[in-house]
Amino acid sequence: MTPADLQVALRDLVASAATARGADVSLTDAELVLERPRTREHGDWASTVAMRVGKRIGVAPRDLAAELAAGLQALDGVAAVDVAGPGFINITLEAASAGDLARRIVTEGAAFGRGTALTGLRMNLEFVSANPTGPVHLGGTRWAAVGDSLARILAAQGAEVAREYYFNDHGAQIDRFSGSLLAAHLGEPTPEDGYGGAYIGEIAARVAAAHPEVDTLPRDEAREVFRREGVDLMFGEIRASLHDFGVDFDVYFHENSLYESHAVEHAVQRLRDLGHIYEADGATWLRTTEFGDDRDRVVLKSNGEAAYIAGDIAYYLNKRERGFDRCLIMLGADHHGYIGRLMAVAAAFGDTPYENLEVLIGQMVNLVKDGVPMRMSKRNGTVITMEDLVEAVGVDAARYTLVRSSVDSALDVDLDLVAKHTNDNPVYYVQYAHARTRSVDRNAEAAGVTREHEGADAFDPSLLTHPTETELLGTLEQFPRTVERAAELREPHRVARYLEQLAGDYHRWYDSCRIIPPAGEDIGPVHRTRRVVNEAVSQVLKNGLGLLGVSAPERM
RNA sequence: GCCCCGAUAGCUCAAUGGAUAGAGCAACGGCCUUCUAAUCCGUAGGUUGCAGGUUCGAGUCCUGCUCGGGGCGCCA
Repeated sequence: MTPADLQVALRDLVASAATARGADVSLTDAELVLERPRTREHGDWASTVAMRVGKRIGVAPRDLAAELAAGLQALDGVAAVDVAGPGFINITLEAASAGDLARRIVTEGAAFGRGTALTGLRMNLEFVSANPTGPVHLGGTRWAAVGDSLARILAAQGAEVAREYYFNDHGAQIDRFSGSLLAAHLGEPTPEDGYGGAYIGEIAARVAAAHPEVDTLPRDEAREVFRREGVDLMFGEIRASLHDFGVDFDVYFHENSLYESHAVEHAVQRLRDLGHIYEADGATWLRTTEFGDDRDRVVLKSNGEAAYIAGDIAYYLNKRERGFDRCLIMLGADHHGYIGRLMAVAAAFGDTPYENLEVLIGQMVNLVKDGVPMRMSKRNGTVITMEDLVEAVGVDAARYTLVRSSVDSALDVDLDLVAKHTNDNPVYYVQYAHARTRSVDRNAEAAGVTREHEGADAFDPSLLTHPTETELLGTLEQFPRTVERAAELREPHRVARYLEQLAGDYHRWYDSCRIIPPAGEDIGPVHRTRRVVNEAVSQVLKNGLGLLGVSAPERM
């Protein structure tokens, strides 16, 4: 008896209750969904369907609940059904029915928690996309952790996911970057609007060492060398940091390639053919207001150069031409004003905004020191990079910290606190639970607590009756739904919170239920059965941590 | 002026429109000759920013405020 079975039964019961009163009621899955009651006394599962549809049928919710409860009571595997409050139906399953899940999880292994909600979709997830003018800072690190995890979660729901990094190696900021490198090399002060971090000097020195001829070249040619080589070096460093962080992109897309391949012209021409382009004030405009934007946008500036959005237009079309049904872009809150025009671009191409194109906005990461927020600035050296964070707390703790809260909330990172109290990070709580399952499993094997006994499967779920056991099994059951929900809402933090819940349930179970009997006591069926539960927990913790890109250690 | 996000325990944050709003940290007090004490148990801590509305039921949805963060370029 699974929640899905109960749902089917409920649908039938509601239908016949309605028919008996001459009503015709069609129910959505959402209305029938079974909830996990917050309080244990309310049973294993609860339904609110009586309160939702009582009025439609013309019955008092509590009376309808009682009627449905009687029907559910008759089902195999259902131990008790109670009606509470205004019409809650609380269902308690027989232990064997609930416990069978453990064996299913062990059988399914890595597949447990995977789903098919997004099967057949080709999704492109663009994230980080930090400018090649400096190392990835704290904000970009958050997107790396969240984006990579989201990619794993979407893939677990059957989507074909490409991780993509858009590399802005075209335009004025690159000129400022190369100018800064040249200035650093010549010992000149950092130009106005230039970049002044220590890394600029290092990159400049590396370029100069590899290309000693820069000192003999005219200034603009030398600058060109610094531009080309400097961007390459920076790109290599960014890639390496991301790799060390456990994030590898399928595609590193260079903005410059859009210009070299004439993709920009191609895209603008397409829009022109569609009748959305016009000329005014010497510039070329896209009529985005026709698609909900609050003003039209310049695509080609009056000086003949392409505006920044021209690259994005071409890039979006390029993604669609590469066959991606869904283009997801993760951006910082400082770019939210960009959503309207991007959606208008999608619509101008004839696509459906918010479907073919989805923009996920994440709030900023603030650096806090001694409880006081600090502005991160490349100028005054208060930039915290991905490498700094990893050096301070390690990859697992860093990724977990960044992925466990909703991206809708601004995140305060207190480096001192994080560095000082690393053991306070909930990641260790979860990882420790996994290490514990492994340790228990090793010891159980050594002690002869095997899953086979006298040639037969020793698993007997009816023995799983301890309160911590039903709690634990209920939480295990929710893993697939949690992953599905995380994928649907694009919220990886739900998986992290789930794992903390599961780890807690496991620790409490471990504390009160022995898998290996104490010395002097015989190994019984209950121990063999619990070993399977232990394995199931191990598997789900491992699957969940895997979705977050965090390791599941064998020992701690 | 307009747009986006937030406001929940001392701190950092959770919470499908459900029942008595939960964790971790911090504070205090307990459990280790038994499978990992990075665990567990207990105590204390709340007018969910304010005011209305919707409904059987609102931290959650709607309206209006207050405060904080971010954004509204022929910059990228």
